[in-house]
Amino acid sequence: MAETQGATVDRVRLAPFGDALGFLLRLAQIDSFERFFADLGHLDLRPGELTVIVLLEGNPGVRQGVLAEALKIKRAHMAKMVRALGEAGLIRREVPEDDRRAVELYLTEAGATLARRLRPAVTAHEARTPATLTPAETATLKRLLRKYLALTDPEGTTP
Amino acid sequence: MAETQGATVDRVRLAPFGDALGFLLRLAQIDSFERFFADLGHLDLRPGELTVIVLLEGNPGVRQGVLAEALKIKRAHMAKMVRALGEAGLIRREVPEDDRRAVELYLTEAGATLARRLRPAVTAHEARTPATLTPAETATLKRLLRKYLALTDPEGTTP
DNA sequence: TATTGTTATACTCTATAACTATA
DNA sequence: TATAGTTATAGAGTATAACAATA
Repeated sequence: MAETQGATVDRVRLAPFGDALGFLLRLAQIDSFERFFADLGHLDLRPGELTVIVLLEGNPGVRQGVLAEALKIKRAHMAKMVRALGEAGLIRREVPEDDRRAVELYLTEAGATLARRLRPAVTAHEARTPATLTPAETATLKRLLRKYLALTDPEGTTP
Repeated sequence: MAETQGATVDRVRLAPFGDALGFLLRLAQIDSFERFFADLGHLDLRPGELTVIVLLEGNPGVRQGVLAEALKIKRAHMAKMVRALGEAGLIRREVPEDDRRAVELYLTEAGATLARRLRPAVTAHEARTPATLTPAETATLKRLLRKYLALTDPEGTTP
């Protein structure tokens, strides 16, 4: 009864996962996700939808398959998301003349308005350094993650 | 038709997500996950189950709630997983004398055999440095992730 | 034949709340 | 009252395959 939580015998030996990169990445991603939605959860958008809306602002007319590839989500999933966003009146889908299989995505007026509302919140969130890291350490962490991903371009363009 | 894949106009401007820690962590985790199951996917265990089996080898008798907390998974999810593992004959559940609400987990013979088979594959996978990073960079990346998580102990024990 | 997107299905993990039995 | 675990339900994300239209 001395212990108020997590109590009992514990301390779990996490070996051989305690120092595994994949495990650390998973915990870090959970934490980062929680931080993200602590900041932005009040807008009732799902994570994927928020990402698509904000990215469409900088990529008008992008093909949904291309966007899916950049975000590492499956085309089937993107199709569902795009339909939902279309039904919500946030995006518009256009079939280009030169390839009538494809679909190009654009924000509607409502979507653009939402994107403008979202962007500052997203930017503010990202400017914040995690409490446990110095700004220099955060920069190093990001640089190493980009190198790990072979994503050398810090400008935000996929190769 | 010059482009064989990902083709078309593309290059997606990922701003303002391209340099976001959460976004980089997500991509890194997907990549790490793919690498993990490229190595270990032939054993038909689900990710969570594999983790529990291997950890139980080093934590006999751990309470399932404690394990759930350490792995950042919900107790409800752990309950389902534990039931499935029990039905598969891999783990044994014991109610301790001193607190009859609790459940302590142990590997059965079959579970221990499986764990012994899993462990070398897990260890080998983790010893491998990602191709794009030097060993020193990998060490730095892990150190920064641990610091980000306020997980200062490299030995693999949760605080 | 290959590609773009769609639909359908199923599975993994997550989130929540209501429930039991114990404490 | 609070805690450990269970059950049920819903939802998000993912994986897969079959399909239509187009290239």
